Amino acid sequence: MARPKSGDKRNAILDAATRLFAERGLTAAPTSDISQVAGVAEGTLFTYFKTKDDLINALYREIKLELADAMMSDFPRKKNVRIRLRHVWDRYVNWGIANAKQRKVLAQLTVSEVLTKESRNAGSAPFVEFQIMIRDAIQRRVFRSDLPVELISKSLAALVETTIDLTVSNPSKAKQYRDSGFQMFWSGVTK
Amino acid sequence: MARPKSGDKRNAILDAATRLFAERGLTAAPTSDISQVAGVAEGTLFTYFKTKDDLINALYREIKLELADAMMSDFPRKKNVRIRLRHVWDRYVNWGIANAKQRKVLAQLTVSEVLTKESRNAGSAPFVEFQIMIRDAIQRRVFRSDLPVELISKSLAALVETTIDLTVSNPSKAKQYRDSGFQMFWSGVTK
DNA sequence: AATAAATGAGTGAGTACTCACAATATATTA
DNA sequence: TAATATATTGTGAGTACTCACTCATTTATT
Repeated sequence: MARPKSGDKRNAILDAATRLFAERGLTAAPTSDISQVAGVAEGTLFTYFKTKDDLINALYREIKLELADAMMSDFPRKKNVRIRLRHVWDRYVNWGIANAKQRKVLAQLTVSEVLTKESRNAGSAPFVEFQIMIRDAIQRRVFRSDLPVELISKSLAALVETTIDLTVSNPSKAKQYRDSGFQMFWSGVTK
Repeated sequence: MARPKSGDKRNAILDAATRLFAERGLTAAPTSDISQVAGVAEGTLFTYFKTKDDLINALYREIKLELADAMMSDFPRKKNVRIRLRHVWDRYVNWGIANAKQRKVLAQLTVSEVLTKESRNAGSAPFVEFQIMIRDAIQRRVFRSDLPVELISKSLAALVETTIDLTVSNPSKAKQYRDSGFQMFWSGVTK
């Protein structure tokens, strides 16, 4: 390898894409603009990502990984289910508020037609520990026994997203939304 | 008016757009293909909708209206809150399962950058009666008093969507998802 | 010296929208 | 009622433009 690729350039491109996708949408953000914002030539973008679709798929995985990291760092494995769930809840909410652009892009990517099946799988891989926690909680009978696992984990995500949406559009009620949202989830899911 | 526009043609165009947007995404479905599928000339599309963005905005309103109609038809105004909420829940779930394409398009439209503020407002207008029901329920103290109105209505939508997603990907559990989902919502929201 | 990254003008495929002309539904007249 | 005028829709080839991607050349690293 005579001249190595630069991780910095790769990141700059992904950052620029995040910004422009969030501002204009996936298709209204041309590769020329992305590379310009990233401070590289347009051709360079294509040495780091074979196609624009590749870039999009890579960005999806990247953001999903960031989110999972944020949720699971300092995860209190020894504590009881409620505390662990609340940890995940708070981290997710914080991440969403602090990373509005990433979250917007993620919403667009999730419903887009360019994501490959592999990317979707890779995107959910970092959340296995979270899934395991849910299964564990069901076995320990802290959740109502008639609820399917998938419903619980997906509902948590849906309610967090709702909580973040409301917080973003009315930041002064941040604490109320966060607490009420979790309270609602918890009493919905436990006996 | 020497020659009237045809409601049929307009609908054919909206239907074709729904199909192609659902299959390929908003930008990957060219107006040439949409008009072809609709059985009209490309120029005709532009006499019914000034621009492609106009078409997209019109489609959004149309689908939102259909959903609201489905939810609120035969609404049991005299019955208690739980029954009314369950009515809305069931209708929404049914609509989502029976109108997969519309729902997919709606998901894309909701996060897209081409929707005008007016369209978003117009889109939520048909749901006022639902909002009123929620407010009413809070005043009658059937819901926990610490929950913000917006959180309740948005959470219902989020949980219905989750329920539909799961049902679509595992139809044999349809009844279980529907019941558990509502149960979860109801116990999350009441005291 | 050898190899690969970086550059950016150029290319070709595709697309939203136009426009001159044809078809047809309504209004007017005889 | 039939004939005619009028206005608007319907048509689709054409236009102007955008954009993802290429490639010959230059630059940097090993």
